[in-house]
Amino acid sequence: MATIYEVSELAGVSLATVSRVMNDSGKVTAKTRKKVKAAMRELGYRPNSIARSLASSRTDSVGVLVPMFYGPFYGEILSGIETELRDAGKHVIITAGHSDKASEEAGIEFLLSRNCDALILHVDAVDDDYLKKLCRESVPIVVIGRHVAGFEDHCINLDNELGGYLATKSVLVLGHKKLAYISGPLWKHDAHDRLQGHKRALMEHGLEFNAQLLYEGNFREASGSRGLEELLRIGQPFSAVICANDEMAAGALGVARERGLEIPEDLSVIGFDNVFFTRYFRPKLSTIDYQISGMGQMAARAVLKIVYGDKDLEVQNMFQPTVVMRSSVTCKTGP
Amino acid sequence: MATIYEVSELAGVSLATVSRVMNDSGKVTAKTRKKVKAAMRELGYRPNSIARSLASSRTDSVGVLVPMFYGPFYGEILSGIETELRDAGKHVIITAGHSDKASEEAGIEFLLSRNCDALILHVDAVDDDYLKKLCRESVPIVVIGRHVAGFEDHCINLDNELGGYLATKSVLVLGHKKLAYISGPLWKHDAHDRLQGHKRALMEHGLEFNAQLLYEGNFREASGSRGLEELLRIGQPFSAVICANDEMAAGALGVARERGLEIPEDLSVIGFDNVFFTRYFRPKLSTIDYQISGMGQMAARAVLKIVYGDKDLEVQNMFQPTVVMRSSVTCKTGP
DNA sequence: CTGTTAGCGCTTTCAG
DNA sequence: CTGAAAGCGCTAACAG
Repeated sequence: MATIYEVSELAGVSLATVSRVMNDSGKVTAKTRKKVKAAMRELGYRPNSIARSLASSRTDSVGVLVPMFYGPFYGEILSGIETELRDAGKHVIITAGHSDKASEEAGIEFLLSRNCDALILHVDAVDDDYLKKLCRESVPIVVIGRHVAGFEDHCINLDNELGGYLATKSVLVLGHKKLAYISGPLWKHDAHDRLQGHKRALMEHGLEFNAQLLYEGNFREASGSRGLEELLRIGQPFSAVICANDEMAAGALGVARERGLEIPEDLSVIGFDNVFFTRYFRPKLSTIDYQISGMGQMAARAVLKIVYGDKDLEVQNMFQPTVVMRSSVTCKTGP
Repeated sequence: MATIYEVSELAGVSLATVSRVMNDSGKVTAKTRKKVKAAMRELGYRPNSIARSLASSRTDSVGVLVPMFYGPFYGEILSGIETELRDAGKHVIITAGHSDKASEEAGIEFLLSRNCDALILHVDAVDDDYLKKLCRESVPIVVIGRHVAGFEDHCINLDNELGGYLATKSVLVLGHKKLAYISGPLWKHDAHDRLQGHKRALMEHGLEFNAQLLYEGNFREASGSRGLEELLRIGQPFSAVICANDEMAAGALGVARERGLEIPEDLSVIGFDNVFFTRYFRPKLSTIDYQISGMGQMAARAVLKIVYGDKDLEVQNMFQPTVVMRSSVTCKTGP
């Protein structure tokens, strides 16, 4: 591999000049520039990014931490991030945190040790103080799916409370009075906020939240199944079940089918996320939709703006969810 | 950020010694080691991986190129790769190639410029010669989902021909004689090989391949829909349709439903990949299964073995698919 | 077992 | 506008 040194020799100029044409920095005569470029081409020169990083203390790479790779959700987030960043000539180093505190912190250390210029984090387990400390002591970070007080413009968020509210509201307006709720793990911000929205909608309709009709799941399909089973078992009546994500709604749908419950006649079901595979559900699932990959894209833009000084980039920090009504929800009829 | 220099000063030893304890290389007294470690801890020292890379010309990072991030398929591959590599302390730099020649080559350049120690590639568009040249001139590469002659131990592959054969065979043994086939883009190796397997199975049963009953799709759902529509339109009878992946099978299933065709009574359908969301199909889709994330894991192991000298690591280069019979296929009855 | 000494390839003042 | 020179933080011979 040719080095800058050989280029400078062949072009008959100094190292510094080669560096200048490479970076379009400083003033260089058109003529000199041409000579240098020719030399570069002749030697098939490719700058060594490691050496460049060491000298400039910029790596042009941003570290990304997500809970996991598979599943429809994070794939879309990653896609949004990578596309935006790569267009800007930045590299993306990705790692998984598995929603586990030790693992998330290790992942962050991992990225930091790699001298990333910035970090984009979708973390569940680490606490706000840790993030704030990180913000202060290390490279800039952008957080997806979480509100960190005082760092609002470093956060890309979905209004989960509103989503929970809308889901519930859209069922209430159809006449349902007894609602069950299958939540995510309540220590997670998104799960917590969605439930808050649910409660707000109930309150607005003069209904009391009934803790017995709440089942705390883990966002996975099996917990949706267990959730509905449990809710049916305790014998409290309800005509609709709100699920905090589509996977759990899938589980609930499965149990309903087993039990011979007609959806939506006997039970209305609504999910959250509008992941692509809900298209295969029968009946088609009503759910809450929002721009998943858009959130990844915005996180990337925030980095571009904050770290690389792309001043006039528009960043949308908060995303609004909307209701998608399909056929798993219907009016409450009968008693 | 503390440097190795400060550590050496505080510990009262030389740079070299600090480097030694850091890398567990060379012999260092337990006592000295302890002193150094204490100094490191006190300063919160974290080695600068960039400097380390420049000096050692190893980056401990491997570049990964996949066609895209979303979809169930690549998420699992990535997951397999990242888990294995991270356990070995290596970084993963990921980028997308979009099944486009220029884009794939740019992605590879991109990773190369980042001085990756090795590359794991799932490429569709670049040709074998390019890959061979790469193998020769740059860092070691491992290729997933493709056979490159002469580089067998650098390839992680699924036996697609066998998969196509098994899918077809499993329908033939049930008495079907007229089969339609919806393929992927035939310039892609996997699509091509699956079709070859299909033909072999037909031949084995003394049946002629009928080119009119072949529709070339693009692996996406919509092309499965179009495919079945087209096949029905031309009026050649068939009692089963083999789809080269599950997405296209989903499309075919949708069209069948619209047309009032009963599955499997009027038409048997089989897919390929056994992606997780087939669980939501009704009827349940028969398909071809194989270890997707296992292939990612093996690619990572191959890298560990080839590049980082992990000699006793087992690498499985070829994966065998199996048939998963569910309820979208039945015996051929009637004429 | 430990220290000395060159670099790795590039950026970046500071002079000229 | 161009060149010289001093590192960036660490590794890897080579001595001792």
